Amino acid sequence: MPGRPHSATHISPAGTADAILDVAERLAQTRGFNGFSYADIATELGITKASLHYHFRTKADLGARLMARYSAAFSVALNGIAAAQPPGRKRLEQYVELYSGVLRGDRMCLCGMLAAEYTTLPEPMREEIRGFFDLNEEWLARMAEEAREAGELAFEGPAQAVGRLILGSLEGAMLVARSFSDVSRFEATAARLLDELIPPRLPGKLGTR
Amino acid sequence: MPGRPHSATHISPAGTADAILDVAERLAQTRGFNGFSYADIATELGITKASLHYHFRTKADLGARLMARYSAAFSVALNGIAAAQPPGRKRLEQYVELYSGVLRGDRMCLCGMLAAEYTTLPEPMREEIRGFFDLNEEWLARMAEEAREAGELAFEGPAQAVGRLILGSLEGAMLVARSFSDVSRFEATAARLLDELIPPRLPGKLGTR
DNA sequence: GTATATCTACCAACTAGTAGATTAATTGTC
DNA sequence: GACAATTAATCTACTAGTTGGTAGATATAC
Repeated sequence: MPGRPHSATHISPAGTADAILDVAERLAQTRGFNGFSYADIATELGITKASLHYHFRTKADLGARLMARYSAAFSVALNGIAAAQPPGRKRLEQYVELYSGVLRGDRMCLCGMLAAEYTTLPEPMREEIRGFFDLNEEWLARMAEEAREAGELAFEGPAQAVGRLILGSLEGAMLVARSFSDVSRFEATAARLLDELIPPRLPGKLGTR
Repeated sequence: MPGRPHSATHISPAGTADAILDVAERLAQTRGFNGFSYADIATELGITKASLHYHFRTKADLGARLMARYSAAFSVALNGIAAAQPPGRKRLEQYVELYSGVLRGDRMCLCGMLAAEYTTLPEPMREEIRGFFDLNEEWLARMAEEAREAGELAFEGPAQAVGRLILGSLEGAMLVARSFSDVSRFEATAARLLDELIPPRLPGKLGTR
């Protein structure tokens, strides 16, 4: 096979397709999927639109593959957190840190962004959005359950509801905070949320931070 | 002045400008501000694009006036709730009901929607978005504070933080729930949020619903 | 007769997407 | 190791449709 990573003339030390996805991802997270065009990406990379279509036949195709990559990377990050930290609040704090990092780059969560444009997106992309939310809610529910068993979190009822509360709250807090270009606003709200889930008996209701 | 509400030939028993805003509002709440065009509105109302431009010189103008109207209506609703209900959880439940109603019409909160498109919007619209969030956060903080004084809510620290938590959480929960076309998902999450703010000593941690 | 509101007929810029030529690297064959 | 066939990746040049917006005519009401 004629090599994928060419030697010269071409831009890609790590593959043109990936370079395209990198730009598309940033644009989608800052301006939305309907907020950028093939021309935007092409100009930025110094290639032509036609070349983009070679790698991603349609914009819908680009979108679907973009989200698949994003979800996969997110999944790896979640597994990493669960592996590196014992059950407890710390895991959730690291989850929050994932969001803070995105926001610091003036971006929104990709799926949160696309959820707003949901009705205008092709079905394959919609499916990916729902999948992302499911993945996160389930992970959060599992972490919350284990944290409760470890006595670090206190809540009643199904852990699923707590997972949904955390996911929704973080997505929304992110959306609002970005309008004010104020990451600390997000961080404070996230900390407040975790504090609400803390056992009321112990030292104080306001947590470690 | 040649009358505003014409007699015949024209669409508007209540003013063409308002009819335009009604359609624009629905489209913005379902598809986003970048998700509809002047042609969409014109077709739906059976008038021409040029006529739209007569009432709203630019799309940015339309957007700004759309949000001003929305914020004003929301403000009236908030005053109504505060006037009709004594301090307490009930007020917050009615606030949540405002959101549920929007979601039932398959819409997103207008400002939540536009917050996602924030970076692509003209400055006047950005200002309106921030104003809407400020308005809501302040109202929620005031209601939370009064509810705490009435012993119906328990939280420590500034009420402002609680206002921000509630606003962010509801916007996010709305965003996620709409992706699943599941209003009950939103309602359950909202109820869960209020439950977390309930005094831990009393009857049970899970509230009245 | 004057202001309001609508229309027809444009426009330039941008949209995603296509056809087909060109370049360059890889591979199988001698 | 040279050579032709293949294939990957890019380009130029184009299309048809849409976008927000404008100029100017026409109608209608006061």
